[in-house]
Amino acid sequence: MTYSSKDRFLIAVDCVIFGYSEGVLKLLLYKRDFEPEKGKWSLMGGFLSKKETLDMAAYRVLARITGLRNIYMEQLSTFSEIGRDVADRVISTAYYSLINLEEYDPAMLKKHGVEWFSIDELPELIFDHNEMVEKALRRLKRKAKSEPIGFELLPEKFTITQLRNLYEAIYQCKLDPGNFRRKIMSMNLLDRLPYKDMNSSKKGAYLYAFNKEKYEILSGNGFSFDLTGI
Amino acid sequence: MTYSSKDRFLIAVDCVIFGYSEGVLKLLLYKRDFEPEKGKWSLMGGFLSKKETLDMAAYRVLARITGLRNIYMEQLSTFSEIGRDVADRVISTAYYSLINLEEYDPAMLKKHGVEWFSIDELPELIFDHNEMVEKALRRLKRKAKSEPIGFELLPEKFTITQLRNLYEAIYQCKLDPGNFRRKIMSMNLLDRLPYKDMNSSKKGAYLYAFNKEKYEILSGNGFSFDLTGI
DNA sequence: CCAAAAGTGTTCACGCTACACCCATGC
DNA sequence: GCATGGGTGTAGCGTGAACACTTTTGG
Repeated sequence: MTYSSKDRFLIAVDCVIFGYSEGVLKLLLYKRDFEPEKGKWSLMGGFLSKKETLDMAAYRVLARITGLRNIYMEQLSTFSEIGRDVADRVISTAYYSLINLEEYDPAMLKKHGVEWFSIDELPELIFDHNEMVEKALRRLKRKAKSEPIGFELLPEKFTITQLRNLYEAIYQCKLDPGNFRRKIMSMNLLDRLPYKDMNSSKKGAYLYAFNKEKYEILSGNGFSFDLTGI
Repeated sequence: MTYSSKDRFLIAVDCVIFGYSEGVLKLLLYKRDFEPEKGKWSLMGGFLSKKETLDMAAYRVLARITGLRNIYMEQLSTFSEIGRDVADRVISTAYYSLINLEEYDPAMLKKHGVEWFSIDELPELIFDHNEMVEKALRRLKRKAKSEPIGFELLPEKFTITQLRNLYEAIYQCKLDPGNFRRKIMSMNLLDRLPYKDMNSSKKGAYLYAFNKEKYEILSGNGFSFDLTGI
């Protein structure tokens, strides 16, 4: 123990979990079932344990509450204000993740006391969790323009209109259907599947799938995903 | 102590300190004078103490080594790999900061065993510090296009050519002098001063100063600093 | 036939690029 | 006068924005 004279701290991870369905961007929140602040809404979190990295802890929390693995997740920022947790000094690293709601088992909701909230009807959260959410939203908005992370929120097969609706939900604005389609198609990242979705129109809309291999090859060649100016 | 059964950790901050002079982007590195890894180059860092936030700790480290306050600084990311510090389990939050080298007292160099290194001639650093530097560089490159942080690296008064040289050093490419000038001038963020710098040309080049008030007013009105496409 | 969403075409204006071209001055 | 960096002008091209238009099919 070389650094033995230094202070030691509790470290937590908190997860900002985004989902998307029916044209609405959502957040998974948790009704706290322990003190302090029992009964209030919060992000899902947990404490870091000695044998884990922060990423591992965040995945553990996420897997516990969603049952899912292989989820898009990224570290956001670390929060360390002295009074942020009322019970003890806790340093918390916030993560955000993107979930495909089709794969999410609704039975998990009751089991863990969690609920999906529309992003523009969020309740007040404990501690500095609202700040974490705002930061996550800003990050999502920025990243979704420069990397193809939006697809993480959609089912594997989707129509161009669904993809556009997702971006409309993220950026809270209408996008021109024709221009959006052209822009996304010009990147050559989507494979058109031999099926049509007949739910949304009489004509039917082709389903597409994001081709990650193509993206990685193109990325290596200097291409960058770019939806600035949508 | 509500969370008493949880593990506690040492927390450090490490500072990636950028400077700029004579057309070269530089990093301030420190020759470690204590074990472990004594004698190797590293980022400047320190441990978080109970009465501090991470930001405070980072400013403390920065002030100690530069004697400067009011420096641009931003949290980068938190590193938590289990073996990252060979002596003990340490979670480290990296910060990066931008320094105006004209204000930096060269006497500090010997006093603290630190040295400026050109960004493209960095030595090997201890632990995961090289990774921190890479991440900081990526962040700097991104941010310098969307926020006026480049000015933090220059003296208060500078010529447009100096500003362009700075961006050329950050992005490692040549920029068209005319186009760069027009682009930056069109934002109306610079005040032209009634002096000329006569060192670099016979004609002399006007000195300018970044007007932060203008920037903040414009920002509030939906304007955003944008040098994408330079 | 009509409504409604899918998908295509077309025009316009703006902004970046590239490069030519003056300006001022020390030598 | 000429070399040098400061600073301006401008033609051309590419792309986003706006919107008209065609396609398909269930009711």
